Amino acid sequence: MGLADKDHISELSDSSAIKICYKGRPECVCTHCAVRFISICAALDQDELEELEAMSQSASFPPKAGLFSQDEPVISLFSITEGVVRLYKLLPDGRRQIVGFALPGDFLGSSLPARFGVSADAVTSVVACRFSRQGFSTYIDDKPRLLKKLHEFASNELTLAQEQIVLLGRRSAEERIAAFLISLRDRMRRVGHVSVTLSLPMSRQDIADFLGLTIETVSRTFTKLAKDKRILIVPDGVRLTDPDRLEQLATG
Amino acid sequence: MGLADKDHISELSDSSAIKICYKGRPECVCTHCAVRFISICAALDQDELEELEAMSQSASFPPKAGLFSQDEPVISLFSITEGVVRLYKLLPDGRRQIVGFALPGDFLGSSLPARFGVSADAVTSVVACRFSRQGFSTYIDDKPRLLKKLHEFASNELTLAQEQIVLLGRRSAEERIAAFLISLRDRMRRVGHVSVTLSLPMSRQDIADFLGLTIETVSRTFTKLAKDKRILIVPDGVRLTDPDRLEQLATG
DNA sequence: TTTTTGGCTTGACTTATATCAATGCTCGAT
DNA sequence: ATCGAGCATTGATATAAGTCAAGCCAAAAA
Repeated sequence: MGLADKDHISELSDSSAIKICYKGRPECVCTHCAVRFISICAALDQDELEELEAMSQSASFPPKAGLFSQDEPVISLFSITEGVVRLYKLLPDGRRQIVGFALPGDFLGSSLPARFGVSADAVTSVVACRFSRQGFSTYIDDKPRLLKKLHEFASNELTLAQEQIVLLGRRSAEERIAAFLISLRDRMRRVGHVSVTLSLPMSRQDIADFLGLTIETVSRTFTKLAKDKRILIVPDGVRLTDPDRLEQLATG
Repeated sequence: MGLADKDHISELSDSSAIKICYKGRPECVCTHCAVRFISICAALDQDELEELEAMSQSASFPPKAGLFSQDEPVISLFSITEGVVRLYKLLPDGRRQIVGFALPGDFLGSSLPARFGVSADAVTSVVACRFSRQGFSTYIDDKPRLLKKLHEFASNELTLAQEQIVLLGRRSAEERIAAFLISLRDRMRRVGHVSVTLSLPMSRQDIADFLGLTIETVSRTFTKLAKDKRILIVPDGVRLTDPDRLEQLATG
């Protein structure tokens, strides 16, 4: 992706893509939000929810649009309500490592850093609540419950990161793919998506860059798992034919 | 290490190894603590420091002693004042991945989890301040500054973890070793250790399990870096002969 | 002092995954 | 209906790192 392209996307996300959510609406829409009870908002009572809604905007991003870039000062924080976001780091020579995928309910910036440690862009169409860092940061100062919830979110991220470290440091390609599928299924479940068919909106290249493999190895490993009847490859995803054996593979 | 051995160590850390720090002393020793301003205690004023000291114990661990184990309920939290601790996860089949080394000033349990996500044991002799999770957790409830500091510590851990993910996913053996040495040097500096000679108290096996390599590859890579005059291998450590080129290697 | 032990290094060989190179598929544009 | 662009798959080959097997060295035990 060239610079010009990137600028175009930034522009998008700064103007046309953003719609004011609270102002001009007859009532609090957050009350009926799909991620009301799994996002940080779960820590809020009705009054607080309305307060926070007043200081938030809804932002939509088309696939591939950037939410923010590594090392950039943190102006906005995001709570994802729809879609999938990839979080990644780039090395100077162009190698990319995806450190995680954010799903609905996830909060980007939970550690309240001054600058982003990773870049983020939309894999699918994404809808997020955007908070100004300033406003959010001062708002939580006398909201210990919200601060604790944020801490909890940051802790979960750390746990996921440590599991990723084990995966990358000590597991084979087949184990990585199995662990990826199981972990994604489990996270989708928590978000309310219960199904044997797992949708994989990200490309093979994304999966490869997440698992520390090449696209060819990812492809071959999928084919192998399919031949062994542990998964069935379907358009835009896989069906977990034998989740138990897959889980066993994933665990080691 | 067998189970019997492990029990022995647990016993050690529960009795003879622990010395009460506050009671019976004429004054607050924390005031003169070596990590007073780099540990979480940096968030405390003198009064708070004394309060926290009253609810802490000093605990010493000999090399190889366990501080806690993965999945174990979190009874105590630790602030490391001396020595090096390895944090690791074990796979069912015995593979080990070290997720990090804790140095003086580091806090173990900053994410306040119900159970530990990793195991920890002493690499060198270790001295730590031990807090009961219960006591600490309720103490911070009306100490937003301390809670924020804790959040900051958890965030740093996340940042380190994400860098480790990039290292394990996308870097060669040589780059991993270089990054390890540079990162350790930088962390030692922050702790007040400024020297071209970097002490490496952990074994080659520890380094291998941290970098996702085998002990042989670690050894060969050290030898190669030494032949190329980028490091000089000395007893219990290395001298960084050419830190700039090493840093360049580490960055990519 | 000699022996043992545990950690480290080195060499020879193997292998899992990467790399390079076609080829195939799907879907939107022409 | 055909073309072309982007993904994805598959095959052939290369290579970085792993495995297996000595041997070395220093410190602890006998």
